[in-house]
Amino acid sequence: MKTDTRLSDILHILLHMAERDSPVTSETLSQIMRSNPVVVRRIMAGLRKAGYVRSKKGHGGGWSLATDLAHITLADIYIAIGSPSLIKLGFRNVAPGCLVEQAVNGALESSFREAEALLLRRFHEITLKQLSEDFHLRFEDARNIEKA
Amino acid sequence: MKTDTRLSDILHILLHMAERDSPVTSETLSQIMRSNPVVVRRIMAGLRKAGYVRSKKGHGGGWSLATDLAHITLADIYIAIGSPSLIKLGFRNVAPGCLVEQAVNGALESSFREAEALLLRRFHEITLKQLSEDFHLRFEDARNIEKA
DNA sequence: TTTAATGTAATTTTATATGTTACATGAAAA
DNA sequence: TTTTCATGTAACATATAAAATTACATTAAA
Repeated sequence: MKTDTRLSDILHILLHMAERDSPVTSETLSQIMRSNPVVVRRIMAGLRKAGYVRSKKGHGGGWSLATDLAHITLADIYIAIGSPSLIKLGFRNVAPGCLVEQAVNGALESSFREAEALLLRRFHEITLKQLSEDFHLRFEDARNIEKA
Repeated sequence: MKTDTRLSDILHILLHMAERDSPVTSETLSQIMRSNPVVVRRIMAGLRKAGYVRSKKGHGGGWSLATDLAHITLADIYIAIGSPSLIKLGFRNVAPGCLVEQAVNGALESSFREAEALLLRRFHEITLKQLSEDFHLRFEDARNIEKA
């Protein structure tokens, strides 16, 4: 089963947007993403609904940030994309009356919940500002290595 | 994205097998699983390799447990099925040279690892014996309710 | 020697995510 | 005001991976 890179994709887009001061088109973002403008619009539509980005139609239009990155956490974005289950493993739900199934699911459920809660706590602790600063550090490092 | 119910499925099969004292055919297991005998054989092949079950061909053949359930943990089974990633979310890996991608992945990676480690610790704590006992408790409860 | 089981490769089907097309809408520029 | 460039979105197509099925070899008991 493939992993879902949507959260990672969105963070990628937002951090790239933070480096520009004029609206960025879906076309440009799709090139950065190596994806498709319509796919980008679909992703961004959710973020717009949550108030993190704005879109502008027509000439000179495109997408821009609507919120200071310091005030957006990974948890915010996670919630904006619909809080998808974080755990890849799931429960059989073939015969809910089956007592074996109930026993197995009961044991797995509490472990899954704990792990999800931990992950969400970490997500609440990380702002997009931090990620952006991390990027800038890497950028400077790369420049210094180039010079040397 | 769908969740992977393989671990749950296998636990289900093993617990059902524990209730029988003669070999169970793939056909029977596939009915319990609402799946297919060949799929069952594929799943069981991994468990046999790990030494948890035995198979017998021909008349009266089928699958049986090779190890005391008290000595098998959820972690053992998880490892036997190839230690698949436990976290549904993944990293973009479109442009590994991209510093934005690196910054994002770095932040996600440590959180994912923490959550995976927690889940695995829980898996080590739970034996199939415990699950089986839980099932028998539920079974007795159901009988008592029926009588009353 | 027939029947019943597993073992496994090859193929088909299905589900889902992703990508694409088409066209409506809106806004700026010519 | 008309053209161009952008988003918005529904409908459709494609790609990919998981699951199921088919086919047939192997093995063992009746």
